[in-house]
Amino acid sequence: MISRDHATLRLAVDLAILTVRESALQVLTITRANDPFRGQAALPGGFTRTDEGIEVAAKRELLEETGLDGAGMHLEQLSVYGEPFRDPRGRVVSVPYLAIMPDLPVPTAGSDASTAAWRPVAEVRGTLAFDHDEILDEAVERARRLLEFTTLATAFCEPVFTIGDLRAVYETVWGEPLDPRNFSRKVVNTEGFVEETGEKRLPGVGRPAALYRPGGQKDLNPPILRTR
Amino acid sequence: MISRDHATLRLAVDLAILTVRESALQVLTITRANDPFRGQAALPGGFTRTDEGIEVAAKRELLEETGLDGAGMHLEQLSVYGEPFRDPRGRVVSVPYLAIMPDLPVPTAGSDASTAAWRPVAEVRGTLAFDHDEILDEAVERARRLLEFTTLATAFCEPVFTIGDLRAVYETVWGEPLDPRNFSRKVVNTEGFVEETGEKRLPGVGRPAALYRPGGQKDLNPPILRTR
DNA sequence: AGCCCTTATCGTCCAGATGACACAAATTAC
DNA sequence: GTAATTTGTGTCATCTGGACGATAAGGGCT
Repeated sequence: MISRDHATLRLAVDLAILTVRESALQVLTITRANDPFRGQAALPGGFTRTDEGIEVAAKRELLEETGLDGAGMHLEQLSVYGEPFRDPRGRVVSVPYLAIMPDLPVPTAGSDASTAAWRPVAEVRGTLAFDHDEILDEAVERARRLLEFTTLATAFCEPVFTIGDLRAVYETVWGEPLDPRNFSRKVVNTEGFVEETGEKRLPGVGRPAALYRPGGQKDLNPPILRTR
Repeated sequence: MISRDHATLRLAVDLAILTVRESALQVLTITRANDPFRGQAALPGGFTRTDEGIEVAAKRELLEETGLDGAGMHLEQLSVYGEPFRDPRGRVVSVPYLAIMPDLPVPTAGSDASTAAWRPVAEVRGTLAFDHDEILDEAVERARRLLEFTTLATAFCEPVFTIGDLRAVYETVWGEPLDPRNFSRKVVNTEGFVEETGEKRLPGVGRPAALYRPGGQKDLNPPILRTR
């Protein structure tokens, strides 16, 4: 007994690419060139192709939209959005991914990327096409949790960074100030979070800070919990 | 410039329904009646229908396979499985859900459910059709994490339960023994985890235990972390 | 009844983690 | 030189969680 009422549909991947930039949590948005929602901001994304895996499609879109090779990059899958009428063109199910990257120059490469721009999350919230506002909210919430339980904060930083840089990431993403001294102690004492390079950076002002690179550990144990 | 190479595909929902039964973590499996993988064990599931949301489809399948109304039940979406050739019949992308329920009688209602049976996870691991082994592994891992950070352990229990019942859930899912005294202290002192009923249960042996029902809180703060 | 066995529950102790914060160190701005 | 700024070390009180002793409350047994 096989019901033939099987929905056939297209699968989209959408990207919530976050960075910390100018002391704010920012997201990469594009301006839609076509209907529906022409002219409105949206998350970059596109359809999966025949015989293409989903994460492969996400990395391809990432490359097309930002010119960046996501080969080594951490892509975190968010929950699927599949409301029947979420896309006026027909049944489209979206698999959104969260990507995290350092503050790189505004992307320019790729045909679709001409309208791509970093914009503060606080500013775009509530203005995106489709159900991308929900996706963005989920991405931000996921990022906050990832900072608690993984070392992924280093993905927001350049390959080499100071503890102060790392703290700025936490403070910006969480939206709350942290004690520099306790934070430093915590990070340095956590095995595998960061690794000393021996170098120091001269900031504009203040004492030079030791430079670190990401340690080998992915999970953070014990976690760095927010006080709620 | 629109590429027309858009994969059209069918969307399946699969259910990893877990329970604690006979001191073991068990999963509801069906025996496939049709090719491919005819006669082999698999997770219950089916295709989404036209104009049907994904979670709605999951709850419908749950009802069809187990005869249980998943209306109030917590369904946790796992990560999407979309390898191009994961299903020999064509492009099928699966959205798996984790469901948790108390030890109910073996389900019998529903046409597809005639072959449904609880089986220990340890026993079925590695024997499932499609990529359902991977899905099951992810479901178990997710369940373990949920016990750490949410009050979802109560979903494994009857509507009214003892702290000992709850501890048995943790011990079975985590696969490690816990100190009854510390566990009790932790649970009772955590605001909103459990709520006293005032009743007691007379077990076959030992001192009567106070009965509780689930508290209002969903998140567990602070979490109950496994010692790793 | 009296004893033992079992499970539940309370209390104590201590090690380790965390928050608050004083203070020293190393640089730039003036 | 002095002030300002940021980094980093140290201290201390508090809280949490693990280990575990002791007591409570039932049933089964003799």
